[in-house]
Parts: sequence; C-alpha cells; structure tokens
Amino acid sequence: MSRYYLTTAIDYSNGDPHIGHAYEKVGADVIARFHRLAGDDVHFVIGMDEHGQKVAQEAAAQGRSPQDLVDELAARFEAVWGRLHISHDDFIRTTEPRHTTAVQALVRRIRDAGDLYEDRYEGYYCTGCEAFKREAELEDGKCPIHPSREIVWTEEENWFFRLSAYRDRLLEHIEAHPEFVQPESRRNEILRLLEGGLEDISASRSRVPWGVPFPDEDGHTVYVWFDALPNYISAIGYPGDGFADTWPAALHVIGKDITRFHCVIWPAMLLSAGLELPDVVWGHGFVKIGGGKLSKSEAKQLDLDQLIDRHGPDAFRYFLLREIPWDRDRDFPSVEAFLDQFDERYNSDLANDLGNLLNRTVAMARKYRDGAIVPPGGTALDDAIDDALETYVDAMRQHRLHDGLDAAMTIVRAANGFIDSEEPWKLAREPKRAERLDAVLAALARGLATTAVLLQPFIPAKAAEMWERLGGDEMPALAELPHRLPTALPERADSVLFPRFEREPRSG
RNA sequence: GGCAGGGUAGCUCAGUCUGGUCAGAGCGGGGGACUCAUAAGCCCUAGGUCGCGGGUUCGAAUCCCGCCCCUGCCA
Repeated sequence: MSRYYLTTAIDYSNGDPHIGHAYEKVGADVIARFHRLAGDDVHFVIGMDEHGQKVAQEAAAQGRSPQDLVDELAARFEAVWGRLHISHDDFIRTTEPRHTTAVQALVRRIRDAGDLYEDRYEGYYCTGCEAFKREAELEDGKCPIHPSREIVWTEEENWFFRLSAYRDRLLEHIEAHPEFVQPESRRNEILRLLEGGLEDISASRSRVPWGVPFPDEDGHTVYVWFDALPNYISAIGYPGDGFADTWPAALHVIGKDITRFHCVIWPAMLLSAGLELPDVVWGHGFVKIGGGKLSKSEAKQLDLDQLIDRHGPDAFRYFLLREIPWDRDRDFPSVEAFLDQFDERYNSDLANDLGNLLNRTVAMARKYRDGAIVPPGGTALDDAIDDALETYVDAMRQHRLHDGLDAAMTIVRAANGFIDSEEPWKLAREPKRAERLDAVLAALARGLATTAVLLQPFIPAKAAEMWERLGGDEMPALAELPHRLPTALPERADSVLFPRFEREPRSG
C-alpha cells in the first residue's frame, strides 16, 4: 500500500465559499477517493488561509476580532464541504499553533541556509492589493484595481528570500521531471517564466500584525507565501517526527492562477530548506460565465447550497466534473445556461441513462428470475465492460477525470443498447433461450455493479446506493471487483435513484 | 506591451503535432420501430464559408505569412 498525500489550495478567508472553491475540492476529492479505491494509503488535506491585512481590515470593519471572523468563515466552508461529501482527512487553518510552529521552523531553516537577507524596501504601497506597486502601474496616482484605496509611500526594512538563486535548479527539475507541472499548458507557462529570470521576493512584513510572527524579529510577520504555502507541511506535523512518513506530497491540486507560487516559490523554499519536492502540481481550469471570470453577482446566483439542493450533492459533483474538463476552462454563455445545462445533464445522464438502466435491469431480473443472478461472462457487454475499466483506470491515473467519468458512463450507454439488441422480454417467452437470458441479465448486473464502483469517487452516496440495490454488501476496491459481484437482488421494492427533473415553466 | 490558450453544427467541444474516410461527438431539435424501465431506453436524422485574407501543395480546418476577436498570467 503506497502513501498518497494530496492537498488542495487553502481558501482565503475573505468571503463565502463559491462554485470555484467547490470545483477544486470536488475534483481533488474524486482523486482522493479513486486512490483509496485503488488501494493507496491516502492522506487528503484541505484548509483555510486566514492571515493578512484584508482579514484584519474586514474584522475591524465588523467590529470583531480577526480570529472570530476566520472561525466563522472556516465553519461555513467546512459545512459546505460536509454537504458535498468531501472526504478530507484533515482541515488545516493557518491560525492554528501547529501551523505557526511549522512556519517558524521552516523560516529558520531557510535563514540558516543563507537564503534570507535584510534589505530596505521602499515604494508605493496599495492597501487593497497588500503589495508594492511600480509608479508605472499606477493610474492618476491610484491603483487601477483599487482606485478607492489610498496609495502610500512606504519604506520598510524587510527580510528577502533569494528566489533568484534557484532559477537554474528549478529549470533542471522541471526538465528532468516534466510531470512536476501539469497540465502541459501550465508547464510551458512556468518554463517561459523561469527562462525570463527570477527576482528575490519579500519574506517578511512589518506593517501587517495579523500573521505568523517572524522568528527572532520583533514586529515583523511572515509574508504571504511563507505563511500560506507551508500549510502543506504544517498539516502533517513538520518539523516533528511523523512528517517524513507523509512528505513529499504526491499531488498539489491548485487553480491555474496560482501555479507560479506552487511551481516556483514553493519548490525554491523547499530546496532551500533541504526538503523534497512534491511529485505533481496540477493547475486546474475555471468555470467561466459569458467568456470571463465569474462576477460577484454571478457567483451569488450560483449559490452552492441552492445548487446542491437542486438535484442533490452527488448530482452536483457529477455535473461539475462531467462538464468542466479538469485540465481546462469551461465557459457557459450565462448563469441561466449553466442551470439549464445542469438540469439537462441530470436528466439525460443520471435519470434517463443511469437511473433508468438500474430500474429496468432490476425489474427484469426480478420478473424473469426472481432476483437471482448467475456468474457473468461471454457477452458483448462483458467485453465492453472490460474495455471501459481499462480506459477508466488509465485516465484516472493521469488525472483526466472527465475522461474517467466518460469511460464509466460508456458502460451505461453500452448496457442500454445491449438490452435493446438482446430483447430480454422476448427471451423470457422462449424457454429454450433461458440460458441466454441468464447471461444477458448477468452481464447487465455486472455492468451496473462495475459502474457503481467506477462512479464511487464521483458520486459516492449514490454509487453506494446502487451497489446495495444490486444486492452487494460493502463496496469493493478496484482489484476485488471481479470477485465481489452481487449474486442476488435484495427483496425490497426500490424507489428511483435519480428522479427525473421536470422544470417549472419560467416566468417572465 | 510580453507569454500562453482559444476562435469548427442552436449550445459545449473533439479533430490541427504525424496535410488526403476531417467535416465529427454529446446535448437540444425532427422522424421511426419496440415495451423490461423514471413517456426513460434503442434506431435514423445536423448540410456548419472549420475567425478573416493571402501563400505552399495534386490536395489544408490541418503547414507558412499577415490580420481581427476572446480569455488568462505577467508587465
């Protein structure tokens, strides 16, 4: 059993969870569940990024403490992850003592390695961006992103990290391990960036008290990347003894907008500290509406609780990964189009194809054979199942989640076609063809059982329900699947797995 | 301004690296035969200047040049 440590980006405590957060968590959860299914010893961590000026300002505006604010947000995020069946093993928050300990230990190691130095920094500082701006970036003396915020001329003594010193080693690493940055489009981006050269970056701040105290430097806190990125090691006990059992991570799942931090700054920090680099950083794409990022109002219209309520959590998970390729962006013309597509996909794939297949198969097996199922084999459907299994595993191992999902659904489509070509209702009227009917029903049951297992990472609750309705007990691991097929249906009558959704006429 | 990705049927996309069954899939729409089933499933059906203009070639969505537009990152 091999260790498989995967993480997602930690979410910044500056607002409620939205569909973008959910997409990333669901995708990572599918990967985590797939690896458990494949027999790996999975450790899956998500969490919150809770420091920084914006959090402090928002808390002040609400007249409460920053800790109070982030506690509430963390609870809201965790509640949504619970509703979405996210199966994380740990939830790291950067305000936890274990995180402070790890960050300070890491900073000390990097300083001991000679990669931190003090320097004076001066320039225009935007309080909205929490960053220095070049004069050329300002418009009429204001930050173009935060024109209402003030720009202040600031002089600071800060600690700097010698990022520039790691350019060559990073280039060499990526060239030797092309899988380190995926998908390929992200890798190309990072390679171009590295070829252009790197500048040193700030490691401390003297004016942002809401953060991890910089070791041995009163009044300074650790700057963003040194605060947020080490969550991946603080969550597994760095610098304690157990850390080495889990590190390095097999996979960091992140949004493509922060690839730079994870593929340049983070590995440079790890190299400096003498730690191993993660195996893979995966920069997924985004849900887009009308050609661009989700606006605030669009994000609000796509409220997570409402989306989950619409057809249930599993259907929402299915839709996200069926429609939005894990390695690219997906654009919907409008919020309405998104919802229409969700409804259509739910009905056509889950209700009509999958749910109805289960229903008709179970009904025939009961009607013609009183629920008994013989060992399967030898039909065209059996062959299709074998092919789909292979395609599925191959796609999933390469994190091509949408292809994996499609492979699983291939079985469903093949099974529906199989029923119509075999016409079991005719076989049932001809006693001479009883054996063929047995084989047909067995292949269908096997197809559904296999589908349940392959879909388990995507729709965990509904997959388990399918498995039970077929008469299975515990869901098997992938390797056990051929030996653990159900042999008889349970006696109870079933309700439908995915009730068809009839849309209400739209008003206006 | 630099870098990257993209502009193909109503919608979302595959195909472009390795030029000639490359004009495709899914959904939606239209038609048909069945009946085990959630009026689901199955079969048939899409004639879209493959962003625009040149060029190379016997032949280009697919290669080359120029241009337009969209998106993201960086500046």
